[in-house]
Amino acid sequence: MPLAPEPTTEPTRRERQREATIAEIVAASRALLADGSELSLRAVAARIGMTAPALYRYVASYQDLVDLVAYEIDTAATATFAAAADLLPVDDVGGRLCASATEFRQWALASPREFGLVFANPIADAACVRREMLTLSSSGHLFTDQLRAIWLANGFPVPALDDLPPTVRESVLDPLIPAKVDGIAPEDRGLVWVYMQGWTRLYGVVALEVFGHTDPRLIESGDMFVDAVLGFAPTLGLADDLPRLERIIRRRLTR
Amino acid sequence: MPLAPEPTTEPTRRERQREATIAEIVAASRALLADGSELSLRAVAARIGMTAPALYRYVASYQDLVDLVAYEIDTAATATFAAAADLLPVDDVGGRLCASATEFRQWALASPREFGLVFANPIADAACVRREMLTLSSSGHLFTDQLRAIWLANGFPVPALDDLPPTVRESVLDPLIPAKVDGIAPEDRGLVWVYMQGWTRLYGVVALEVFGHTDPRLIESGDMFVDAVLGFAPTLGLADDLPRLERIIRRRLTR
DNA sequence: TCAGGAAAGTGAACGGTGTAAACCGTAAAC
DNA sequence: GTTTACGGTTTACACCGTTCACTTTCCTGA
Repeated sequence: MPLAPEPTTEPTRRERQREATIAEIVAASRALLADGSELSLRAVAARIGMTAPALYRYVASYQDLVDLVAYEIDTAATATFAAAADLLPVDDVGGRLCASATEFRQWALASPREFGLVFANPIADAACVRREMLTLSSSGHLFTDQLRAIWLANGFPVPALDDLPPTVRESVLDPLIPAKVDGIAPEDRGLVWVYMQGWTRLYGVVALEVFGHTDPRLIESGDMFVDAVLGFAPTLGLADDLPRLERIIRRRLTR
Repeated sequence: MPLAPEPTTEPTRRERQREATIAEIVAASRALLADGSELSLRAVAARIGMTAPALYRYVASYQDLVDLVAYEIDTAATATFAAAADLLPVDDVGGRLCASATEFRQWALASPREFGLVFANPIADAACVRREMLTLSSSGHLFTDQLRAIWLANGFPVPALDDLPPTVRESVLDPLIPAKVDGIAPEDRGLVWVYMQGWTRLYGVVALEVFGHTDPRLIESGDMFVDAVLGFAPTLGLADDLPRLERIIRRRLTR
C-alpha cells in the first residue's frame, strides 16, 4: 500500500481539476451572497451546472460549505482592510489601524450577510475543524500586526505578565485565537491582551451596527463607531493624534 | 358598521381564548428553544396540538413568530436581570448594574439561541413593526434606569449637549432605541450617550463570547467580561469601587 | 330561538431545503 | 487491459414556510 504521496510533487491532473471545482463552488457561493440570495447547496450547484448531491463530493455538509466560504470571504475581506491601510505611509501606524478598522466596519455594513457568516457564526459547540478555523482567521492576524507596529513605534504601556489574571496569562502565552504572536517576546505578551480588549470593542460597535440594534441615525452618521475607535486610541498611546485619526476615519466613512 | 370596540371593555370570551392560545404558542416556542430544537411553525403547532397552517390565525409569518417570541424572551430575561440586582441593597447602585450585566452575560452564554433571537436578529431592512420592537425592548429600559440611578447617586460627569456631535444630540433628545429618557431633563441627556457607550461595550463582550470568536478559556474564566465591565466602570464614577464590584461580578459568574 | 357570519382549524398541495442511497460512465492506476 | 475509484445523476426522504379550499365551531343580532 502506498504511503502518502510525495509532499512536493506537482499536483496531478485530477487534483488540479478538483481544486478548480472547489474554487468555482466558492465563487458561486460568494456571488449568491452578493446577490442577496440565500446560500444553499442547490443554488450553488445550479450556478455551476451540477446537482446538489454532487456537491457532497467536495463538501461534507452544508455547514462545511459555510465554513469554507466564510474562510475565503475572511481572507478576501482582510485584503481590503490591508489595502485601506496601505493608502497611508508605513510610519503612520495609528492611522493605518484606524483605516483598516474603518474599512472593516464599512465592509460589515455593506455585506451584513457575509459579516454574519464570518463573525457571527457560532463556533462554540462544533468540532475541532471549526475551532482551528478560528485560529486561522486572517483578519485577526492583520490587526495584531498593526497593533504591534504601533507598539514598536511608540511603546505605549502594556500590562506585565504578572499583572494579568492567570487565565489571561495562559491565553496570551499560547493563544487559541487568530493572532500573530510568534514575533512577540513572552514578556511582552501583555500586548496580546491589549489586542483582545481592542478587538472586543471594535467587534462590539460593528456587530451592534450591523444587526441594527441601535439608532439608525447613528449608524448613518458613524458617530458611534468613531467614538468607539477614538475611545480606545489613548490606550494605544495615540491620545495626541485624535483629531487627525478622526479625519482618517471619517474620510473612509462616506465612500 | 361598528366602530372600534370600547377601549376599556372587558375582553370577550373569544379574546381571552385567543390570548391564551398565543401564550401557549409562545410557551411552546420557548420550550423548543430550551430543548435545543429548531424553532419551526410545524414543531410549535405539533406541540400545542395544532397543524401548522392554523398558526397563521395568530401569527402573520414565521418572522412574525420569531419577533413575538423574541419580545417575550426579552422581557422574561430582563426580569431575571432585575432580580439579580434586587439581591443587593437599593443604594448600591454600582453593584446592582454589575449584577444585572453579569446576569445578562450568564443568560446569554446559557441560552445562545435565545440571545441570537433577541440581540443578533437583523432589524435593519425590516418594516416599522420590527423597528418599534427595538424601542420596546425592556432590557434597554432596565439598564438605562440603573445608569440613571448611578448618576443620581454620585453625579459622575456627563457630556454636555453642546459637546456632542449633532447626530448624537439628535439621537439622545429623541431616541429611537430602548431607553427610558422621559425622566431625564434635556440638558442631562448626555447621560443617554454614556448609556450607548456602555451598552456597546457590554454587547461587544457578550456577543463575542456567545459566538465563540475568542479564546474559550477566557470565556470559561470570565476574565474578558470582567475586564470589559470594570474597564467601563470608571466612566460611571465607580473607580474607587472596582475591587468590590469585581467580587460582585465574579460571585455571579460561577453559578 | 334561529339564521347568519366570523373565527378557528384541517387537509392537501406547492416549491423549497439538506441529505442519504443506489447507480453509472469515465478517467486514472497498476 | 483490467480494475479501481472518482465525479456525477437520479431518486427519494423528511423536513421547512406558505397558500388555498373546505369544514367545524361558536358568537351575535334580529
